[in-house]
Amino acid sequence: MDVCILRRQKNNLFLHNDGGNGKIRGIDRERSRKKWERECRPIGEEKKKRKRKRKMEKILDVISKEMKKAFTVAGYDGELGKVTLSNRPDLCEYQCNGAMAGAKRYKKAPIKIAQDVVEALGESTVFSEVNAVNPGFLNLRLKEEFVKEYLEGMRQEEKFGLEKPTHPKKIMIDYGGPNVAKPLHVGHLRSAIIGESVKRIARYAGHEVIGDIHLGDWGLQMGLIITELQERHPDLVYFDENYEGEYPLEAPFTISQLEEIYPTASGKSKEDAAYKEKAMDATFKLQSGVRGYRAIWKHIMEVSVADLKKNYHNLKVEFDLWKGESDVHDLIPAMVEGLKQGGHAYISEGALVVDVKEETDTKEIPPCMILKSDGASLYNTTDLATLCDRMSQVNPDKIIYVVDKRQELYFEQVFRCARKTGLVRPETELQFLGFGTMNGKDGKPFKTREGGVMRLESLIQEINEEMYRKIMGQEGRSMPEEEAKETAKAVALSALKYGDLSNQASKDYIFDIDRFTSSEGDTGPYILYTIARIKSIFAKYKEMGGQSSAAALQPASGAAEKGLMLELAGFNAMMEGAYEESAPHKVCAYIYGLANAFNRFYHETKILTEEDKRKQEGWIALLALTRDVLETCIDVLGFSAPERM
RNA sequence: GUGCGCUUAGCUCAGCUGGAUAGAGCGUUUGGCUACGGACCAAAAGGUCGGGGGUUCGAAUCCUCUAGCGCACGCCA
Repeated sequence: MDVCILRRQKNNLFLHNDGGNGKIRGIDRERSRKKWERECRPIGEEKKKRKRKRKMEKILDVISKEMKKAFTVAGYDGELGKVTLSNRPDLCEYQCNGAMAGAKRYKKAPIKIAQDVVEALGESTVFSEVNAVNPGFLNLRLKEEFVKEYLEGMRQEEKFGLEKPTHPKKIMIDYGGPNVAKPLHVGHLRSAIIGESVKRIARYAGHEVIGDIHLGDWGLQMGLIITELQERHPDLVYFDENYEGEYPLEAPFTISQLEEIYPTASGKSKEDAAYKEKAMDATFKLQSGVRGYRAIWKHIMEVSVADLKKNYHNLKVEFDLWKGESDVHDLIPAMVEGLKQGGHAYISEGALVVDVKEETDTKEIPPCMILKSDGASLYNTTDLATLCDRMSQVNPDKIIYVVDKRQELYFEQVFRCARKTGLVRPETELQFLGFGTMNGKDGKPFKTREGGVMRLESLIQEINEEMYRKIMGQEGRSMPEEEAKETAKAVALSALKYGDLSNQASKDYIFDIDRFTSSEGDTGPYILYTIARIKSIFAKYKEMGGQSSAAALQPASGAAEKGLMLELAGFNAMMEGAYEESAPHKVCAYIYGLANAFNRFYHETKILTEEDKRKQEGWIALLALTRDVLETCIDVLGFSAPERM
């Protein structure tokens, strides 16, 4: 069981996407081509317009440019003028440490260099304050007017100033990896949550992204289920070798029966060698195309995939491709033959392997096994075949595998093998994005109270109920039951996902339902609460006859307001970093900071009672921008905010 | 055995790729409701960044040694 948890299972056949085979590929290619033309190859008018448009640089780059100029004017290397966020907010908003870095080169005291730069800078439209401080820091504050203008630009940009990539990539993300006919459990949670977010971030960043669930639908577990079905209902037509008619359309079982059948069969096979033999035989028959077995397999697929879709949908996880191991089964013989022909694969200890060692290795890397000594295929085989399939069908620039980090070595072997043998073109990047284990409060892998593996549905139900209790427990804030349930679901999902994504993916983390569902601190509900608050102000503002939020922003009139504005200004740089590093936790950290900045501002500003209309409208515009940025961020994290909570 | 990863406040986690006094949240203590949503805000206490050595003007961050923990290391999926 454990092995199954950490392994994406694979096996293969058929496209079982809604309605089927082949179509998907066609649609996808069509769609991607159009998108490509639309987004990546602007022509004529559009191109000109784009050129004329001012490029929305990241605010740090704008400031750095100013500083670099000053360094150059003062006679130093401009590169020293790089500006970073301040780590001493009490002293400044941004800082530049270039004077210290250059001290040795110019054989000059850093403070002297810093002073030279201040002098060279002179009057600036960007900075309201530039101080040279011992031993050589340059402490910077920005002009309110400049910040306002920057945000004004950001507000008008489609993606708040996040630049489109110059060369958009076609990226496939392999995540989810559930097994057909087995219920989803907590071990599947991280791959789904992280993969979905990485997908959305990449898509938002302007790339073409395809999410593939990579079902485990072809292995021994299918043979086990079929065997058990046969034990129980030997007279089903599927097992009648002489039957030649059509098979029934209805599956002879339900999802809950299916979910009970697998563990039963698996248990039996461990104790009964003859039973296992039968299961292996059934697997073989299925794979070699016996009609009845294929028909019953199809039923298993339909029932199971429908259930999987429901569950993933509840998690707001949507796949573009529902491919699996079965889809590449037919590609294996030719691939293996190719590997042999190419001289890469050879027999070692009876098995067919490809060496993947490299000179620079600090440890012995075992060869990548292609076929077992009995000639059967294994994980590596289907993974490699899947790569072949992806290259020929999609030809991506990059494939990201969102998988348990314990499989790192295994994927290293597969990647190397694919490269060495030319299954993957050299330019295609293969990225292993390993995630850590979700642990319970005791620091050990998450289990039910009874010590078993927890089903995903149970976990979600538990967190939904907890959230519902919290909503109904609010004093003075009653809500119709229906709405409360819906709201609870939305907030619970934020709790679940934010709790996971706010940690670095590669690390293990502790799942703590009390902490995650709390609306205090660094949690999903806190973020949603902040958004609900903003929305509430808008609702009141509208009631009072206030107009939309199209008015101009005003320069900040206080520290909290400026703090909020500076947070907002960091959006594009943050998102770019989150994409480059496939790091959803950066988005979490950002919105937490943004929500804090907003709440601080909110508490010291009475917006609706403000007399000065221009000021008030400016604030409303600022709130709208804050709300939009927050909602964009939670959308890439994979959850959304209710109107009120 | 070999390799990889982790170790930061009582607990859960950040730390922008080498900068100033190492930051948050929870918990603890204290303040703030004539409420645009108190599911909030403000403040205090709490650390020899596992340990030693090194590089550097400057190290949680880079190098090295070391301890503890975790994981992975060719034929089931």
